[in-house]
Amino acid sequence: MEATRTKHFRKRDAILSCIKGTHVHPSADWVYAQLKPQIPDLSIGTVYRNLALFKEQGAIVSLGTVQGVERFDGNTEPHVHFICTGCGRVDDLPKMEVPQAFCSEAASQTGGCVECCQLTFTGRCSQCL
Amino acid sequence: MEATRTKHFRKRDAILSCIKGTHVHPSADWVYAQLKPQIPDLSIGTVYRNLALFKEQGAIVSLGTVQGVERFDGNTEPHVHFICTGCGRVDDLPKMEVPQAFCSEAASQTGGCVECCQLTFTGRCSQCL
DNA sequence: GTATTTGCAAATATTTTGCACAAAC
DNA sequence: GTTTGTGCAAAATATTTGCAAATAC
Repeated sequence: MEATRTKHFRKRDAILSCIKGTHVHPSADWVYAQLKPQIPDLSIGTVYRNLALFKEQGAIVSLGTVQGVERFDGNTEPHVHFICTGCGRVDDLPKMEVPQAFCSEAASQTGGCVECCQLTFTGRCSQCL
Repeated sequence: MEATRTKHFRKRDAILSCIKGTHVHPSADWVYAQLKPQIPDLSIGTVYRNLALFKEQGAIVSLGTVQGVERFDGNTEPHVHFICTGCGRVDDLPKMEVPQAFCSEAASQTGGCVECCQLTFTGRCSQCL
């Protein structure tokens, strides 16, 4: 029953694979559009529900909203992003990193518990200029 | 006509003063609620319109959305924030700063134009723990 | 069988916008 | 008088949710 197994694999898995397998830092709608041709009975509500779940579990992180739409990242390692205000693309800046010392320093200053650190540059990408 | 002048000063000015005069990194709705008692005929649409204008002019910056609501900062100098995922408060971490070198390094890596840099820590504040 | 996952559509919440009127200059 | 700013309510948009049916175990 290989076919059956393939056809009936959980949509949750497909959604997680999709976001883990891309570097575009997608929105819920992008994930939906990407999977819909392969999984015609997928619904957008399911995508939202599962992304919320993954986020809660820590399997993905939210990068906040870009142009009114929430964007996600399957790479949960802290790293640096560049967001283009023109086209909305989000890129990694893999050669840069946040000094480890920053996180502990932040924790001591807030008196609370620091879970996540994001360094984000905003501007216009070369294509939009 | 001091009273008249006070009463009729432009709502735009009131909105800008409000956001410049607080450290809570407010939402549109917070600004509206803050000003409404003093300016009873203020409308929420006006607040949104003016915040969008200030942002475009560079008089304020957006910190992105926290718990689904966009937050603003009247302090446009680059500085470091801590966002509590429990209560949604946004605090400055004034003792920390982003190394100047980071911005030029980011610019050279993107090949584009970097306009803004935000270093944000997320977690739980001491009150929420 | 029970528990979990999902489709669907309606509900919610935030933000934006059209338009007529008011205020500023 | 012309331009700019605003109130109001409706519209647009993204996201969440209730519930019954489908799927997994």
